[in-house]
Amino acid sequence: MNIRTRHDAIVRSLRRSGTATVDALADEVGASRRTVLRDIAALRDQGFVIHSEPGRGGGLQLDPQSMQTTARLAVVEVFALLISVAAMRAAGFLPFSGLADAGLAKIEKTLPPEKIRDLRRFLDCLHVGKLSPLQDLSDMGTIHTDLLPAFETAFLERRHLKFDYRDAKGRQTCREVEPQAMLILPPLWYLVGWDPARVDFRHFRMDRISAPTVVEGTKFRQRHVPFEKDVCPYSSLLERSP
Amino acid sequence: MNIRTRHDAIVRSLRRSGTATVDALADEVGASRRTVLRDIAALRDQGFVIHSEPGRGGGLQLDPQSMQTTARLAVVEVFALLISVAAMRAAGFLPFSGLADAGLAKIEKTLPPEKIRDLRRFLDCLHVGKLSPLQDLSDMGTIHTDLLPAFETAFLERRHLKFDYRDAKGRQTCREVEPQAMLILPPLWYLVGWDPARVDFRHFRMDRISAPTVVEGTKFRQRHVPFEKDVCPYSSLLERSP
DNA sequence: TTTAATGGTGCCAAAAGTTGTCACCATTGA
DNA sequence: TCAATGGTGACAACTTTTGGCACCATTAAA
Repeated sequence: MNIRTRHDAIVRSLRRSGTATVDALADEVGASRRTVLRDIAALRDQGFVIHSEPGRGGGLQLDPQSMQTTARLAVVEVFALLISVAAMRAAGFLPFSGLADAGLAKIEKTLPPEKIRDLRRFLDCLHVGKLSPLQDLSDMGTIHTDLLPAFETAFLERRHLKFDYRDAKGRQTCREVEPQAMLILPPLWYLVGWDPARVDFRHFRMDRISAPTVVEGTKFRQRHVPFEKDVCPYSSLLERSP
Repeated sequence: MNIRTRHDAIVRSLRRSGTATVDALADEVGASRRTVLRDIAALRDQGFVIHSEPGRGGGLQLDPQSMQTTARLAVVEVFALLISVAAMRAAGFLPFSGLADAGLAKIEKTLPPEKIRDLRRFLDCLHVGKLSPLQDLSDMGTIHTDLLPAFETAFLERRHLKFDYRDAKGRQTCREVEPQAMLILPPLWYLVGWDPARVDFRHFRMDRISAPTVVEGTKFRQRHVPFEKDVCPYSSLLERSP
């Protein structure tokens, strides 16, 4: 087990069980007593507040208020920026406005690098169209749980995805594409794919897709999708956002 | 330089420069060619889409659409849930509805644990009131950058915070509180603090606070803020959300 | 008071992971 | 053809992580 994974396992275990002894934790994560003690020290170093009491009946306890103290201010800041950037993107579709970037750079100095990385990932993979009031976001579109397993595999393993598609006129066709992106234009979800037969990008409304299957034996390379300023393979889609 | 740090540096560099050769990267991050190639492989393994072309004029290029493949599906899911949960909280102020919790638990299996940890942190420290349409969120409230350093210290070190406060009627008073939470009710930010003099929680509009200082020598324990169902020290504030 | 359970520290050798060097291959454009 | 580029495998040097041990301090129960 990785050191990082183990740290997470320890935190999870403490969160779950409330109180645990070092030996119990060591047993649970499959490491030695000494290692767990070192992990605890490292976690404390990272800002986790872990109470400990020696003696019979003692043990370790994760302060339920932990988390908050370390990250609180920084995170609300970042969250505001996160949303701002998403909104800016939605408005003008600039991957990064200079402003947001500067803000993030400033914050970058106060946050641990992993957090920044995760936040940037968030920003990088979020494509949001014009949004209705936030209250409606709980209906950000049906999450098409039945379709997702096949999609996940196709995305992860870069395999062709084959599915039945019913177009706007109700015609049923069978399509096979290289999945390139997911796009949310609430309340609709789209799959953006490269259609090798038509040698072009195509977008598909998720709710019109059925029976997706991963095509075995295929393996594609990610297409180079130029993403500068307004050049975007689905810009047309964005303009007539519902 | 740490392996993790180096990975981040490489991604940043690629993001910035657009195209770079392995040797240039190696030079930049101060590692050998082989190591950078190993890093590239690791990053690809993590889901980054990095185009590469051998030969003269070739090089590495980070797909701006990267992140999509690995994290995309999961992250948009999570993001939707994140907002949903925040909205639910804002509406009924349930820290977790059973639904959202179940959704997160499901997703927990597909995401790397660090990401989950960060998301839970997000949720733990996010208090959002009723929100105007997302377009307006870029004006989610002024981020009171001048106040933040003192706040950060007070929160982190659990010290009393002393400041001048101008109340709704324009009266100027000097207050000293134990900072407990930040609250965003766009476009206003509030500090929720425990006022030892008045033995009660008090909330303060950030834009009415001036000259905050950390009181040396003080050290308080986090108050137990009952956060079950409707019991919340600032529920009154939420009801008359602007 | 004694005892067993608990957290905590320092030290060191073994184990595991990371890195650099080198040789070599494939592709590309000049 | 040639030089620039990405890519792979092997191996030794180096660095980090881990486990084991001895030992200390504290605590509650016997």
